[in-house]
Amino acid sequence: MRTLFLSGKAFIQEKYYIVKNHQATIVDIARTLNLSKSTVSRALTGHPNVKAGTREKVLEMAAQMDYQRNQLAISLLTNRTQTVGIIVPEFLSFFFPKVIIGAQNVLAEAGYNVVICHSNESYETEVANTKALLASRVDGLLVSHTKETRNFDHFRVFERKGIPVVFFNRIVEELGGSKVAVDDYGGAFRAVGHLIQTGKRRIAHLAGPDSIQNSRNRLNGYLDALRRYDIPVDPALIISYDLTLDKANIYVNHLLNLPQPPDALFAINDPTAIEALKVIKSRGLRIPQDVAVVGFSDDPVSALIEPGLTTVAQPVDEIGRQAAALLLKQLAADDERPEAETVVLETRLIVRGSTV
Amino acid sequence: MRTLFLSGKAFIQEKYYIVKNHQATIVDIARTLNLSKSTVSRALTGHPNVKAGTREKVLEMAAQMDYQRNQLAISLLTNRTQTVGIIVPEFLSFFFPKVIIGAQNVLAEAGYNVVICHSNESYETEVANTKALLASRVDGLLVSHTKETRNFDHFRVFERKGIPVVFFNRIVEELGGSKVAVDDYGGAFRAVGHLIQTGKRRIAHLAGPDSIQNSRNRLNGYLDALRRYDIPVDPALIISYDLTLDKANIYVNHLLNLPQPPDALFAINDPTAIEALKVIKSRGLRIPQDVAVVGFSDDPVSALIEPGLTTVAQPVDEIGRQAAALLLKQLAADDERPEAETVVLETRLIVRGSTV
DNA sequence: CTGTTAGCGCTTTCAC
DNA sequence: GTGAAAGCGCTAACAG
Repeated sequence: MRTLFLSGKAFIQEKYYIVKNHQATIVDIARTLNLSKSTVSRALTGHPNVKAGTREKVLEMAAQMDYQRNQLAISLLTNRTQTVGIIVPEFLSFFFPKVIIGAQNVLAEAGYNVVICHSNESYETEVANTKALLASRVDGLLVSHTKETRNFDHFRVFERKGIPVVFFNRIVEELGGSKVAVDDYGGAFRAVGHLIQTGKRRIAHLAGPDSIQNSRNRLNGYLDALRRYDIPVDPALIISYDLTLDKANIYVNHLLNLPQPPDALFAINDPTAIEALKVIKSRGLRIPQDVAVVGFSDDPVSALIEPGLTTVAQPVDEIGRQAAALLLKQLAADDERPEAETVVLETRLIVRGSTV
Repeated sequence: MRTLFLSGKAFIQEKYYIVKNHQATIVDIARTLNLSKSTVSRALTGHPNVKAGTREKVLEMAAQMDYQRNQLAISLLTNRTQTVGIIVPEFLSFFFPKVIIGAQNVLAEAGYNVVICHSNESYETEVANTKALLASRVDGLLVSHTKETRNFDHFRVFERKGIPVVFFNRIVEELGGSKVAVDDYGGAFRAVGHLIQTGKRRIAHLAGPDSIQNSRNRLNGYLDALRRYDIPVDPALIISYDLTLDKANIYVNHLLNLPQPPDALFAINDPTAIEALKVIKSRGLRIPQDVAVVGFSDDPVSALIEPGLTTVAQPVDEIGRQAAALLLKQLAADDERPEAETVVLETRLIVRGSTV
């Protein structure tokens, strides 16, 4: 039987640990076969200048030794990790997982791995995430920032280092980099228009935090729809909140307790709208006769509950695919980065029992 | 103004790319400050043997240069990446994201990064995932295998290389490595017992694929509950399926079309049960009078729909935390790996309108 | 307290 | 067709 040689460190460790904790390297293969590591490397990477017989022997020995190339060493050498980072603020609702899957499909096809980071809506965590991704030398970044993020310097670092960043869903206008958004303004405008057309006049808006650009756009869509139909804007009916559902519960109750309560509610997203439905039902009010409700995103749950939730659908996995595609475009350019692009995807109103 | 030196490659690249695409290294800092890279390294890592003034200068220059340590180089040197891989078969339902969050919290506290891989219920993808994680030299692995996986050799490689693997949710009994499961058998037994106690006698079971260990355990719990109450087992009422919801729809309809249709259904998981509720309602049958339904996992949606879904709750993020803790235990041991452990967590029946 | 040296695993010239 | 040598960025002996 042929002896299996092991590279440097392992020889020493062998005394204590046996072979178990050593990962085979090209040097191990080279020594066992009496070749140089250059030849082994060539055989493994499919370089043409290797004799067919040699290549076979190398491949066979590699399999026998469970050889697995060390991506760390290659990345260190080539200065490219073939890895893309994705930072999302949460992933318990369907939205971000679906975006991630869309992005991953496109990136995997192009040979990129994906590292997913969960900032948990915390600015601190988000900054830590960017540091970790920088340290692990990702080639690019996809990001949807937290609701707390108001300072974007941690993303500017990527820009300075020439690492492309693509913002999606929660985008940052003042930063360079490509962006993928949906037509939040138009979606909100149509949603509120729909409520008005069904006869509603006191339409409340449970808005998202001002720090998130799509919250602002949806608010503007709401405001312009009211103006379009000459309905006075009542500031008491507009509440901006931090997206934690127990707060939504409090605010919906507050709105319903007003001397002149709303006859409809446009919520920043579906979880908020669903929470509102619960509150409204628990108070014995009829939906949509007493209070109609519209959400945003078309969460799968919206079709399951009763009444079904009218909502503004967004092409969720398309957001991920587009973001990935824009990043790949940046990554493809060897020298000069191509100009950043912004993609805005369409939204679509889905009418269900909560409004008609 | 002081000149900022740049290490080797950058000098050449500078002609073409300017400085933009160069990431500062300790050599850059060392040259700029007229120090050796060892001293810079020591200052940066907080080694005691550095003059306070020197440390300050280094830290300041590092910040000025946007220095970010290269984790690749460190990992190559230390043979540890401080990174743990997690492979999950899907993450559109709440379950796996929540497990991941639980695991991530524990691992982050111990200084580990997490790379999440999505096998998409595909054996091929899962094997590719393990290869990628091996190549990127993760220190450990958390995994819940796909429904297609029947050959586990790709996990045995980790074992051979001394990289600890912890299985959760879908565990593999014949493999070494720690495991985290819930009491699927007991949960199923109690769920079916509950149905029997509410007067049901023809209880169908929409089971998961035989390849998944918890499907088998839940099936056994179902069978033993029937036996315990001397209710004959009718094979026509047991259907094992592949967890794609459109199939669930077909099978539920099939069951309801039987000459002697079931008066209750125990579903392998909540999405299946919710699909069943839809079918049953659409056929004008009353829930639970005509057909009662029980699910498994307590998906948040189960509390939102009408009627609410009776279900077997599992401590989802605890599964993640426990899996991470078991992995850390393996990782902590420098030389000999401690013996693998198996943790079984309790389940709890949550009774809602779909059964009473 | 600081510098010198070696080497982690790999690819890539440059020789032969 | 193959080998020798250099070097990616960093840490850790070993010297002073």
